[in-house]
Amino acid sequence: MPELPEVETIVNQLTPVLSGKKIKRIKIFWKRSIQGDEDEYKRTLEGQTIMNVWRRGKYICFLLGNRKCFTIHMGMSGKLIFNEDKHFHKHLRMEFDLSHHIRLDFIDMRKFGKTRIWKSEKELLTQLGPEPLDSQNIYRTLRKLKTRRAIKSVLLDQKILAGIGNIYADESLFRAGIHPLSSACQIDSKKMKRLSQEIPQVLASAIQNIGTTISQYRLPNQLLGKNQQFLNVYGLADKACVKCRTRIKRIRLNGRSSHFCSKCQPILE
DNA sequence: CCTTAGTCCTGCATGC
DNA sequence: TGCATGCAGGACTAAG
Repeated sequence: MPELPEVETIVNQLTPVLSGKKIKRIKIFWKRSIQGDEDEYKRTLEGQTIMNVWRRGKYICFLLGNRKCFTIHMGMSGKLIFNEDKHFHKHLRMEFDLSHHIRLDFIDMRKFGKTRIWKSEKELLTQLGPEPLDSQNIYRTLRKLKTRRAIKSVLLDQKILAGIGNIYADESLFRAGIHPLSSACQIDSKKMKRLSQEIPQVLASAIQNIGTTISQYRLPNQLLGKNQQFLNVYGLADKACVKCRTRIKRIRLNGRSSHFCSKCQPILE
């Protein structure tokens, strides 16, 4: 499930290859991977040069020569791979034929991934909260929250902070010693500051480890990330906590599983 | 305002 | 062996 570090890693691999290349032709194999109609996609994308590639939250963004923007959200199982041969992947949803004989395939087994065309860079992703890579920025955002919502639910809310998903929310809360059900407005400023420092550290080290590989996830060059070796709680229910050997718990929160150590992360309210 | 449930999806693990 | 069931969840929507 590509979250911020995985998307960052993907963009780092895409940028040097795609910058300045021209989109010669696109093919759409699964209609619901696109938002808008096929003709509009062809009109807007084909013949355009890729001027810039960057990440915003969990979105990959492309600026085109016509000043329009194109985004890809990987959903749960999205992958972008450079495909040199004629091999037709079973889960191929979209194909980009670029200049210099480069072909980029969007493969998405579970079909949760979505692409979209935006009129301009200005109106791109205005609903997203700030990037969670700077601790002071995060603290400014989190300290002013008046909500009683569970902190885990807040961290997953892309309108508050953009890019954190289930894995890194659980890992950040573990490192900050905060129970995922803790009410956001009940967390004292010291703990909140700690959380604000842990989030960018968790994300930055995941980026350094070229992302977390859970089952299907692959980088554009087909390699695997290695951050999964460094997880403390995510996916480790019933295993011993690395700090205190207490059994890691798993609960359901907002329809998602949350993993935590009840001793290291005591409940606050 | 906030939570819950439903929707979209496929592959894999489990159980009988 | 094979079939049914449940689980994984990002983002969105509707209902309570």
